[in-house]
Amino acid sequence: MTIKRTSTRRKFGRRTVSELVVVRLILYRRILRDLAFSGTRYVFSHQLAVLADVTPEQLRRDLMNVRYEGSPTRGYEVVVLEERIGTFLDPPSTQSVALVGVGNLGRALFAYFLGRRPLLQIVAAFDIDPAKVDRMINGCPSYHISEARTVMRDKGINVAMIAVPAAAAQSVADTLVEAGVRSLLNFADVRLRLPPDVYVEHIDIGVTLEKVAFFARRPAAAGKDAGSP
Amino acid sequence: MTIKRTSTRRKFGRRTVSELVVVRLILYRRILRDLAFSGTRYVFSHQLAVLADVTPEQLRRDLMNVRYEGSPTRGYEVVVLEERIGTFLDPPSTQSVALVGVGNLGRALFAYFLGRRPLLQIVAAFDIDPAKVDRMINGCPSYHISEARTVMRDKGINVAMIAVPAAAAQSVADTLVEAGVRSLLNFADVRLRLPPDVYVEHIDIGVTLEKVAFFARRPAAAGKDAGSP
DNA sequence: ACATCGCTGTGAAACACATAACAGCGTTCT
DNA sequence: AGAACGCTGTTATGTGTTTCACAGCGATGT
Repeated sequence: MTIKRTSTRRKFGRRTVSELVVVRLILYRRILRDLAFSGTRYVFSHQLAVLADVTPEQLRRDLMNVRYEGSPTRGYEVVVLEERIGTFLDPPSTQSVALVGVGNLGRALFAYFLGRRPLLQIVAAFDIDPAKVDRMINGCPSYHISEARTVMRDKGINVAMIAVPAAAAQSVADTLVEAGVRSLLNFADVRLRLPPDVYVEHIDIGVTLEKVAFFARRPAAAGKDAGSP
Repeated sequence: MTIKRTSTRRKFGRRTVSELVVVRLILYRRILRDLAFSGTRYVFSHQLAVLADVTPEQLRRDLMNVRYEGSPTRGYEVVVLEERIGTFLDPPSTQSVALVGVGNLGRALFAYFLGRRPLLQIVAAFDIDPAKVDRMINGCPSYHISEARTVMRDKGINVAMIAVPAAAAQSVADTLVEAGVRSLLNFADVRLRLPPDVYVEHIDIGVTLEKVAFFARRPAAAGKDAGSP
């Protein structure tokens, strides 16, 4: 979630890029897709910046990491920029994802994936509930968690989402790491302890909601504080 | 989500505290609750730091914002520290929350809230689907979104969660702002444009998952890069 | 009783990130 | 044609946050 500031970086060419930049690039690309879909051909940094809720300077700075130069008069060509960001972000081929925990949240995630993100696909689901395993869920087979190791090796999965109760999360994570996972998205309200070469991202709904509630109580709009002065 | 770095701050006593600190304090408190529940009476900064996945220095620095000093020999008294953080974070009374969108994700959020968080309660749900409104969902009444203004005023709600499709999110947000909401938690994959005195937090599952997938492909654990060198 | 130990709180330094400022250039207008 | 404009890419500057380093102190052991 929002705890760590940088830590993980990745090289591209000669440069090294922070997590924050990666996140924003992903966001820009999604916006560019929408723009392309709606028929827009060119876009200026200040327009894109509004849509992404960042400053134009930051946007341009982020784009320095992608090798594409816009025209001072037309701006950026939407489809070209989108494709260039893709070159930077995308895997060589489709990436397979596992989902652990087929409860309410797990099903919401399945629903979420329907149709979109051709490059990321949920190819296996795991659970401990006998009623939920050895079935097909949204066209995806479900297994007992004890089969994780075999299944993940066979299918070449190295990304997993954890959507199980907090009490089970650490043990599930350990199993997944043992099965060779490289990177995790954890929805359970626990901070996972893992080897340093496994990347973890926490989506901690409880903490986030408390944060939002906290800032709802901030000194009423005397001098607005969000954004710059 | 993880885009903005600071922006919103809040005073306590004379100091001003960043979002990052608030998030960590919320996290520390949750951990302290668990520790108290499991019978632990005292805890040192380095122990708590491990559980929260931060450095001990940072933890101590964060705690400077709360007015409580630990003992060099015993550490921090768990229940006292928890309560002190609460004094800093908590509202004077229970805070009411609205949920917009009773789809898969919305129901997952309901399930999530069952039992926990006595200080935050979902007291109203909204949707546009006639089949979903004017019912009780987990003991909470649901209304058509057009009633938002009236209901939110009557119930004194100033925090809302948005769990609707991306295409509907901006319009829902506008309605909520018009109804007097102070702060929003948005699960839809769009950046909302809102007046600067409304606080917004984005939980952007699509972006986050792409991020996780991206870092799964980083240079294999040559020299571990998480944490410091 | 005195020295030792380990942890806390905090000033100072290091760092990462965002913001501001500016040089370059294609287009448009006079 | 020449000047002016507006946007881009990039270098500098500033700000906020984390890390380092150390003084202070209660308890413990000899």
